[in-house]
Amino acid sequence: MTKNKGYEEAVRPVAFASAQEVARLAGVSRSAVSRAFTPGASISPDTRAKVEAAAAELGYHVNHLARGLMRQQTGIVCLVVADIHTPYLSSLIETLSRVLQEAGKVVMVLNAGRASGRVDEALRQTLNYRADATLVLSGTPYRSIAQSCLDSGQRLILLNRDDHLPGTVNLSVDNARAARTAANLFLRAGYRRLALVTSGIGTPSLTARRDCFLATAREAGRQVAVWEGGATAYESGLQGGTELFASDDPPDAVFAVTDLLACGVLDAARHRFGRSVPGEVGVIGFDDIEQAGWASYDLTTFAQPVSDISQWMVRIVAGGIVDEPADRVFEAPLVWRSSVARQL
Amino acid sequence: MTKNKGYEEAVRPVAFASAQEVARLAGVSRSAVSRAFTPGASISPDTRAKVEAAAAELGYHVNHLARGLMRQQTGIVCLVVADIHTPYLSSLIETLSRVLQEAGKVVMVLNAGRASGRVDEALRQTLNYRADATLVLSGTPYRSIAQSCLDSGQRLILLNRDDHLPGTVNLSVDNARAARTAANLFLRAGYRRLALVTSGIGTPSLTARRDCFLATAREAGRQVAVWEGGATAYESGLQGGTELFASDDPPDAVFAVTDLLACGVLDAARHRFGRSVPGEVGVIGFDDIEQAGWASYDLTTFAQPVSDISQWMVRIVAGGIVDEPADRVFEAPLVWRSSVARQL
DNA sequence: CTGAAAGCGCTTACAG
DNA sequence: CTGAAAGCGCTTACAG
Repeated sequence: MTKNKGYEEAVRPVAFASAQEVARLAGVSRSAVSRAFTPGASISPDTRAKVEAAAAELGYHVNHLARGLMRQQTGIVCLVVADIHTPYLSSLIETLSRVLQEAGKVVMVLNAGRASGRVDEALRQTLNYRADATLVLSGTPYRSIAQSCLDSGQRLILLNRDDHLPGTVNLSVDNARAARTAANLFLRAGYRRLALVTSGIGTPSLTARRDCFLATAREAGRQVAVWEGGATAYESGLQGGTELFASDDPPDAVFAVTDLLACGVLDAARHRFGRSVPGEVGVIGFDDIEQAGWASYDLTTFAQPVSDISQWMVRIVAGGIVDEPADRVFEAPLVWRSSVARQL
Repeated sequence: MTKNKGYEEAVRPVAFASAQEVARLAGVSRSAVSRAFTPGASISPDTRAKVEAAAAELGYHVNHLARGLMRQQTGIVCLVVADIHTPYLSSLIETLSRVLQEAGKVVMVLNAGRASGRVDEALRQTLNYRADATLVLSGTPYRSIAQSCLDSGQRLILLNRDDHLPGTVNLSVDNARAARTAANLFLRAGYRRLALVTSGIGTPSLTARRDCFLATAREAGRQVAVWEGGATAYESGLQGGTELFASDDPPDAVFAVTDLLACGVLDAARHRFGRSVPGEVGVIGFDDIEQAGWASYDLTTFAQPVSDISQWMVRIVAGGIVDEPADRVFEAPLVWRSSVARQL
C-alpha cells in the first residue's frame, strides 16, 4: 500500500518505478508516458525522448499485467503439455516458444502431468491468467472447461485430438498415411512376419498408426503380431521387443509406433537376441527424434512436422488466419535410414 | 471498453465474468466475492456458498493479473533457458515446472536462444510481467539488467554461473569432484592414453570439468589429448571421437564432458573404428541423460541432481529459505554402467 | 462477518 | 500532439 512512500529517503527502492513517476521526472503527463511505449501512438519525438530518458534513469518497465487489464489481450500463450522431457515434445516446445516469442508473445508452460484431470486444471490457470490462446499439446480437455476457454474469447488449439469441439482448432498429423507407408515398405522389401509395438496409452495418434498398419497388412493378407503395453517410452519398446523375439514365431519386421519404442525394440533385437538390423529384423519408428539419427540406431522413421505445426499455430495465435478454416492435417515425411532393408 | 454492455441481450458473451457480476448475482458485495477466493479471509460459510454458486453459474475465474497488481506478487516464475530440446534441460524443466506448480506458482518459459543478449531480453520480459522470481538455467545476464531484477524485488537464481552477483542465489554442481573421479576411474582401471572431449562453448560447468580432469591426470603424470569444438551435441562428440581415434596416438579412454558428446564419442569408437567398449576404449560422460541408460550406450556417467536442484529452487522461490545462505553446491553422483572397465 | 472506498499501474476515447 | 478523466478487475485496511 505505501510501497512507494518514503521513496525519497530510500537509497534503492525495492519496488518498480511507475509510469506516474516517470511522468513526473520527465515533466509530462501520465498519458505521454503510456504513448511513448505504445507503437504507433501519436507522440512528438521530443516528448518521447524525454520519457525515454526518464524511464532509463528510473529503470522503468511497462507493467504488462496492468496493460493486459486494459487492452483486450495479455500477450500470454499457454502450452498445456505432459512429458516435457520427451524428445519429440521438448523440440516442439523449443521451436514453438521461439516462434511465439518472435511474434511478440510470451509463453506459459502448464505441465499437465500424466494424471487425468490435470489438463482441466491447466486450462483453469489459463483462464486465471487471461491467456490470449492456449495450445493443448497433450491430453484432452473436458468439453465444459474447453467451452469456458472459448466463451472467454480464448483461442484454443488442440494437437492430435479426435473430438472436434466446435470453436476449437484441431491440428494433426497424417498418421494413417505414414502407417500405410511403413507396412508397404516392409512388404515390398520382402519381410514376412510383421509385428507392431505400441504403448498402453491409447492416444488418437498412436491408435491411428496401429489401426492403419494392421489394416494395410491385412489387405495384403498378412497377420501382424501386436504388442501393446507400458508407457510410450524406450523401456516399453525394449520389453515389447524382448517378448516378441522370444516368442515361437518371432517377427522379422516391427513397426514401433514411436521412435522411443523403436529404439527399445532395436536394442532388444541387437543386444538381447543378437539379431542383425536390417538384415534379420527391420525396424521402423515414428517422430524422427534426434536419437533416431544417431549411429547406434540410424532408424528409418517419419518426421514430425514440428516446424510446420509451430508456424501454423503462431499464425493462428497472431490472428493471421481468419475465416479460412484453420484445421489442418500435416504430412509426416518418411526419413530413410538403415534400419529397414530396401530389398532382402 | 464497452465489452460488457449489452450483456443481457447476448446469448453467450465472449468475455469474462467479473467479480462485480458475481456479486450482483449472489446478492453480496464485491468484497465478499474477493474474500470467497482468498484462502483464510474472514467470510461466513453462508455467503461463501452463495458466491461459489454464482461464480459457477457465470463461469467466473479470478483475474490473476488484476490480483497481481494489488498483492505484491503475481505467482509467475520465469525460466530463462536455451536449448530446451536438450535431454538434460528438458528434464530439468519437466521437474521444475512440476514442483513449481505444486507450490502454487505458474511458470513462464523464456527461450533465450543461443545468441548473446537474448538472456537480457528475457530478463526484461521477466520485469514486464512482474515475475516473483526468475531462474536462469542457461547463459549469463549482464550485471545491469540482473541488478534491475534484484532492485525490483525479484528473486534471481542462477544455475552454474561463476560470477557471484550480490543479491543473487547461485546454485551449482560439483563438477570438479566428478571430473577428478572420472580421471581416477580411468587411471585405476589401467587405461593409459587419456583424452578429453568438450564443446567450443565455454560455460563455467564445462570448463571446470575440463580443467579438473586435466589437472588430475597431470598430477598422475599423464598427458591428455584434448578435443574441443562445436556445439554441446552428439555431432561434436562424433566428430571429436573420429578425429581422436584417427590420430597417430589414439586414446584408450575418453572423458566427454557431457553425455551427448559421450554418445557421439562412443559411436565413433564402435561404428567408425570398430573399437570395443570398454575393452579397447573406455568412455565416461556427464549428465545421466535418459539415453545414457539405453542398451546401445550403457554409459558410465555422473547424474545431474535435477530433483535436488528443483526442490531447492522451489524452496527459495516459495520463501522457505530466509537468512540462511541459499547458495549451494550439489553433488553429481557417479552412475556405474558398462562403458568403462573396472580393471583392464 | 460485512460493505464502501481507495488504490494497484496501466490505456484510451475525449476535448483541446 | 497533449492532458484530465474514466475505467480495467481486483484487494485490503477501515469502520461498523
